[in-house]
Amino acid sequence: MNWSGLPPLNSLRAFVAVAETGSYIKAGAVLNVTHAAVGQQVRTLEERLSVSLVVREGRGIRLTKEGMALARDLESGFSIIHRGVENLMESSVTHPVQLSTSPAFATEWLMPRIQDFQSKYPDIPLMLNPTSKVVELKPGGIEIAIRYQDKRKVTSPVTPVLISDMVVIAAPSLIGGQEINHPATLTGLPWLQELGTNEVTDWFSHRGVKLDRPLMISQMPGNLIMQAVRRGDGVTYTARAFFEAEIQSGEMKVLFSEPAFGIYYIVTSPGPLRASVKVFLNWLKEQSSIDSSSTLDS
Amino acid sequence: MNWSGLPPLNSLRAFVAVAETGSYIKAGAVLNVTHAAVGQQVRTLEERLSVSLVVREGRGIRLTKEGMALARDLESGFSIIHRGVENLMESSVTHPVQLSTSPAFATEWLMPRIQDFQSKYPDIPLMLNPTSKVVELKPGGIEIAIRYQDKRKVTSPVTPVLISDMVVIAAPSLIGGQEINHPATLTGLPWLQELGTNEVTDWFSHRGVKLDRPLMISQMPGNLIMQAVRRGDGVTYTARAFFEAEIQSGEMKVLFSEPAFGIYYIVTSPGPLRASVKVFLNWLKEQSSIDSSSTLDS
DNA sequence: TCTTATTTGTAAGAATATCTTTCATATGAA
DNA sequence: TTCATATGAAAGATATTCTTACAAATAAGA
Repeated sequence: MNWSGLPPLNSLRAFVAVAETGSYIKAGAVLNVTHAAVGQQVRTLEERLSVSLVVREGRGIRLTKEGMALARDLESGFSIIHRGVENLMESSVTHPVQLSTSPAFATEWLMPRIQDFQSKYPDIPLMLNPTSKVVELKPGGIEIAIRYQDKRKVTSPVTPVLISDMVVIAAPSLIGGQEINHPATLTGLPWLQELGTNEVTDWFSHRGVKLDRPLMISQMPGNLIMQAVRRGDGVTYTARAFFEAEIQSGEMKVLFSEPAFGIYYIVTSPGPLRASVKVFLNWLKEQSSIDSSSTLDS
Repeated sequence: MNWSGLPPLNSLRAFVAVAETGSYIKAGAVLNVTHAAVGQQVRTLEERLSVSLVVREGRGIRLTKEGMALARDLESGFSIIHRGVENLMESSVTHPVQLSTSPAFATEWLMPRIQDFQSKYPDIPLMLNPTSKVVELKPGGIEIAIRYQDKRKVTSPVTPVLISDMVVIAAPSLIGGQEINHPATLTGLPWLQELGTNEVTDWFSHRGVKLDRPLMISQMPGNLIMQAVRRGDGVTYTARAFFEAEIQSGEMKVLFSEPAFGIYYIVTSPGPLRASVKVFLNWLKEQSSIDSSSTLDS
């Protein structure tokens, strides 16, 4: 394309608006400018092309023969451009919001709330990718991820979704009558740990326990851990928020707790976010603040 | 057309240039701006559309899927616009220059010179409209007229083509041995006058002659008058320049003369002038100045 | 591995384009 | 004529767009 041959695009647009409306004032209204601005643009175009496009007629205007021919071409060109942009927006709207979280967070925090989102925004489809892997956020791929870090590791300011006590938790049936006074007491119990992580050994070292024999650790996806722990199959280290109800009711027992230690925060892909992604983000923050306030209430 | 839905046209153009060249630097070169300007425009577009169109890849860039789709549509839209503008310019170039002069001026001044124009600019066709009527200059119609006024009536500054003595002139054969001392002497001769004008009676009243009986006036187109006067069919009032050669050679005789009294000047249609019209105008002025200088020489 | 050349990314201020305001001019209708 | 309506023109205000200057990332070559 030889761009140097084209007159200023804004003047072409102004001229098309004049051709469509048949009036500078109406064209100005369509373009959200004054009649004078439209007139200047058209004059610029005429001078640039050295052709009269619009002539005054009585108290209105009329297009010249050349003006009509040009307007016809420009209209079809602009309408193709317009359609191209609209296609893009269209596909962008119906394209699902691509979200990645850990399996545990997905089942314990997100799933119970997701119905609320879908009832509020039935037109925005969601695509959830529950994985403990840290997936790369890039345009065209995952757009939002909710990541976990303990508070010691958070350096730059982040947007948290959930700040929770981190607890070592088990079903009372597993513990039985045992006295649990010290972390070291737990080395003999069966542990459940998220696939591909080292949460459990990290916790022991954080608590200063030196492991002299190997732990019994079953690795599995986070959502399965939650079920298994509830069944009494083992102990795990997780966010208190995921078991709040069971803790209250006594169905689950907290063995150790680190206050406000775990932070689930939002990460978004670089570049501009689609409108539907922004809507989801706002909803996420809203849910998060409801959480916090209800926590304050209790 | 709903213009409010369209992103800034300049940002669309920048994006197309990037899509075509595959690089900000090259796109900048094509658009005669810096790479930074292009980058800013593309970013503006992405933000406006809330879609990533271009992603960085290594030390270059790559279009996203959406970017490619949009670029395709935009390119076709812009190329239609481009073609529309080119069609217009094309037709504007080949369209003949529309010129109106009086028949006398056309035959006596313009025709002898027109060959020079056509040899210099063979691609610019001329359409000559020789008429004594004052035709309206309007876009799409006559673009240049050469008009006559005597110097008393010229008020606003004009662009003259020819400033000439105005003479009452006749062939020696018509006069014979008669002594012509006073304008009144001429009332008995046959006069030739441009159709639709009053030059002759105007001249008599200008010279203070009260006409007590009707003049013998034959009305005819200016070019025929010139021939008829040369044949000796009558007297006429015209520009000396039209008969310069015959006066020098004694073939025609000047009876009365008013120095630098007649002014032929250029009028152009309102609005912008086409390139070919401007070329013709420049040629006209050039011819005019050659005239003046040769007059000064003599 | 370290440098170098190349390209994109960012931000501040300069340059340019665009718009509004105001008044003037032209025209058709009452 | 006078009024209502529309375009035209010019000056100053506003907004956009661009350049400059530097930073960051990366691939190729020493």
